[in-house]
Amino acid sequence: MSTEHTARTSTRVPVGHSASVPGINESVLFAGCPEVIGTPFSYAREEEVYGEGEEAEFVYKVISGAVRTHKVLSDGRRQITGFHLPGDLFGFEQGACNRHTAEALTNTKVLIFKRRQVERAATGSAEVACQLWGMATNDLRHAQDHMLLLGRRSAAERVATFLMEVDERLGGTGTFALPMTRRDIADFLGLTIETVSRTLSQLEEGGALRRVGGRQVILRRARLRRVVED
Amino acid sequence: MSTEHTARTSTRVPVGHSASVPGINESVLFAGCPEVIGTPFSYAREEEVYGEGEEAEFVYKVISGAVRTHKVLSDGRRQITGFHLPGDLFGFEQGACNRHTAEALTNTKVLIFKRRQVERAATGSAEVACQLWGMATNDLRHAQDHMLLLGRRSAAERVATFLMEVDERLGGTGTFALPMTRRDIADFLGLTIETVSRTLSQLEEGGALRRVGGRQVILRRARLRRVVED
DNA sequence: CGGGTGGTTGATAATTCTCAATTGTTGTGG
DNA sequence: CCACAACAATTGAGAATTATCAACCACCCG
Repeated sequence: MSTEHTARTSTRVPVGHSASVPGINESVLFAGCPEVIGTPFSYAREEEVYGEGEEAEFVYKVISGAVRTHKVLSDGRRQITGFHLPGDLFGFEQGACNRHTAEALTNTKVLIFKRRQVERAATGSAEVACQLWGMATNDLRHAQDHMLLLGRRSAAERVATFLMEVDERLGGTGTFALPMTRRDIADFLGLTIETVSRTLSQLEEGGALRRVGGRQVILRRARLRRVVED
Repeated sequence: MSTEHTARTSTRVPVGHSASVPGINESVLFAGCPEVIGTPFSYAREEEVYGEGEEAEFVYKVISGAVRTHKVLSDGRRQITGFHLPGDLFGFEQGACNRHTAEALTNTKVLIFKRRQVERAATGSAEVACQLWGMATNDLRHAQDHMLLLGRRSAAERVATFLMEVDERLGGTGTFALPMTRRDIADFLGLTIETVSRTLSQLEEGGALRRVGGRQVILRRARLRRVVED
């Protein structure tokens, strides 16, 4: 069961508005929508970006690092609903209130956009609104794929699927360092850390991957694919 | 494990366009968008509305009856991603291709809208696009709640949550007939039919509900809530 | 070096699944 | 209206998977 997540009481909140950074460093959220510009902001490892229940004031784009969003039950059981890597947007899911907590996995740089501004841009431009619709639809697709994984796949299938997905999002080289702990993986896959660990060991035994000290993995993708088999 | 769903090869598809039905029978999808009107259509119990992988040509609004959408693995394991009751829209989730199969639980009447038309309405009206965005966001919220259920809740919690949700969507009286089979419930909750059945028996023993012949249930909502406890 | 965190492994327990048998429900035709 | 078939739901016994509890190891960073 999930236990012992760092307790945090307050969310650090950006103030002021730095100038937009033109040129190669693109800080606009939508092409042709210069009024919605992002403010650079940083979070430290394990720092909370926003908390469940708080007013949803901002939306975010990851520049570097990684963020997780999760839900918790009152007894501490936790389900991570997504990992957000550079280029990803998050914080769009909610209405007036955040329905997740978001935390930085590592030191993370983001661009912050005011929700209000994004909404105003959407009501003013069908094109922007359609992009937002498309993004939500995309998130929905991921969520539904993940439902199938959580509801119907075995531990080995979950872990193998997860590794292939992370690989793809990190460049698809087959060699990478997992940016999250076993607890995060477990809480994403609906397993315990022990089961994740054991499953990784079994996959290694079966020649589907090699581990180098905890986080680093080298995937044998053809064999991993055979584990998932679909 | 999920097995033996009725195999269907072809999806029946509506042809032609009946006149819009004005008056109390509202067939427009969006207020102030008269060009997107729905065509009434019916599906028989267990009939396929659309299949995974097919081109996504229509979107649907349930008038009466009920529809389920699901995903399947090659070995037959199935995850139902949603039940759609009167008033609900479905078929919006996909891009060019359906990523689910949709089937009628019972004899079902729907309104069918051409995807193309809906998309055109969205690109032409920020208001429509925002409504679509909102609908997708809403679906996303449900999906994420369901992830928490599938990843972290016990069988008893899942079944109790499910019963309360169905009750609410069916009017909140606490007394209703489940519109779906145990298999459907199981495939929605990530359990087996036997576990669903046993869990219902335990809930009945514990006084959280009463069953009358298979489908009919009378909930003791306060006690059910105590099972979910959150 | 030492302490802390994160990760692995082992033994055992709990939950859920599987397989099998039985009962209940519904719809149909005689 | 009843008997029967077909399907749906329940229940039981035993197996499998995953969780829990506990010990241990490894690495990092001062």
